[in-house]
Amino acid sequence: LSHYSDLSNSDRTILQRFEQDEHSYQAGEKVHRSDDVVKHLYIVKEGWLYSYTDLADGRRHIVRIHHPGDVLGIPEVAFDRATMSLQAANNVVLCPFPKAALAGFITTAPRLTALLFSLAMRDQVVLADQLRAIARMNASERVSFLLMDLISRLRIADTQVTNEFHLPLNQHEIGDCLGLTNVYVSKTLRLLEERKLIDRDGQDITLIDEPGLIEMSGFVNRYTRLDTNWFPALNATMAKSA
Amino acid sequence: LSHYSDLSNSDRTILQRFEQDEHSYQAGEKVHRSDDVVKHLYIVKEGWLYSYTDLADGRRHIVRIHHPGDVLGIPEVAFDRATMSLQAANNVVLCPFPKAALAGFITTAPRLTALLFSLAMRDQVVLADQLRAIARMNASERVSFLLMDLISRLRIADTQVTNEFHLPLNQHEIGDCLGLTNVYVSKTLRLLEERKLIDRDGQDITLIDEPGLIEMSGFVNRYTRLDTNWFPALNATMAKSA
DNA sequence: CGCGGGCTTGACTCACTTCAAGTTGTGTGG
DNA sequence: CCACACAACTTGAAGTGAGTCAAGCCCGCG
Repeated sequence: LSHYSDLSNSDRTILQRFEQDEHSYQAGEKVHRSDDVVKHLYIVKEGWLYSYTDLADGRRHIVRIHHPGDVLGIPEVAFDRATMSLQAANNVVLCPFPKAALAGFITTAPRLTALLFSLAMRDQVVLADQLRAIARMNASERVSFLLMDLISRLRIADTQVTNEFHLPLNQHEIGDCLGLTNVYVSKTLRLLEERKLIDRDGQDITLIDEPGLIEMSGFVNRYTRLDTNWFPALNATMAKSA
Repeated sequence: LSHYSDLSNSDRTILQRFEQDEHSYQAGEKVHRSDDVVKHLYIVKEGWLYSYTDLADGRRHIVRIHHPGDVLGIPEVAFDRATMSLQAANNVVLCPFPKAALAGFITTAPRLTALLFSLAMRDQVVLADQLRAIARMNASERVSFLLMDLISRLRIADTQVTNEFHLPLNQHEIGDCLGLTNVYVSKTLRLLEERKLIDRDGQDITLIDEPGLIEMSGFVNRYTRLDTNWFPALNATMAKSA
């Protein structure tokens, strides 16, 4: 699941061990809620999920959408209780592994630790990009941003992805990602369609004019390359591997 | 500078070594700009700074305000170039240390690694809180949120902090933190003052009604306690220490 | 004393919300 | 195969919170 860096063989076997366990969730099912005691991290094997927080007045904000290959719950390592609720967007398969295993990574698998660290930091940069988009951009720009982010992430795992993808979120959920109402999401998608930037067929989205979308939204693709130069050497605490 | 967890003595000496080097910056001076090649991390010794990104149309968003004790540039480890600009808010002293030193941490100081990881993850949760505030809250709620965040962070390093603090940011900069204009920041601060939630004297802010501010903003203090239970044992790769 | 940056205040505007009434599509039971 | 229910989406009209513009104020500083 990690096509980012050259890991040692032992690192790979560690990863594979965690993918043995599986658990399925129905579309709409909650994996956990805010303030639940969470003892596991998850790797997404299939399906989409999202992490969200509720506000006092009943509204909510979706902080992050999760795709296959993502590691869930890393931010929660700093706290003993979940800071966000986690819900399945469509049918989902997760591979859980105990939070305690992290300590094992740190002491025995330095490159894997560095990779996990880097991925978490990349997520933080992406979160900062989102913050900028939501704080300072109008509705069309925000929607463009979300669409570019989603397709860029799908392309990490599958380089075959063209300019079309299936978006298993309704307009209310999209609004919750972007700080908009479902009504205005509808109007904005229609506008982007009229301007020939995108095309829609049900939940299938086609990005007709990607350069246009990128220019509108100021999107920067953070998913293409990680800086792995500073990583500990492959042989640091390793025995095997060529 | 790190009063979070029981570190081993060797971890402490590692940290102290990095505080030897110092570099000063004037108020308003830029430490680095977006896309600069950055080879260092920094520990803040004195003063306030902020990280921001510019938009194409000249507006900007301040993503994070940094205080003494903060470690800067952690998110940049995933990339070879800076994703944000870093500017001094007032006069500042930083302790730089090379990005490459991180690899050393990972292989030799597991508890320090875990702590750094946890702090980074806490920042990510805080960023998510900010995202929710900016996406879904009105101006008064956002300003309340910022004030509560700032005073809570000052209290990490100095438990003596009462309900008053010095805010070395002008209203334009506050607006850039919250996705508001300087004009509306002015109106909102005045409103909070009229409602007896805060008091102002120049750049000095007094929080008169903290419970009220917390309720308005839905602020959750993420800075009180870290979950360090999962950390590697003190003796994992250590020799010394009791 | 005058200059300039930051703050305040008011009038006007506008992007997005709210409310409300359709429309479409789809699964379900008779 | 139709009727109905229901959720998602669309569309329009009216309301509003925050932006924009502009004028004036305060105050430290050269």
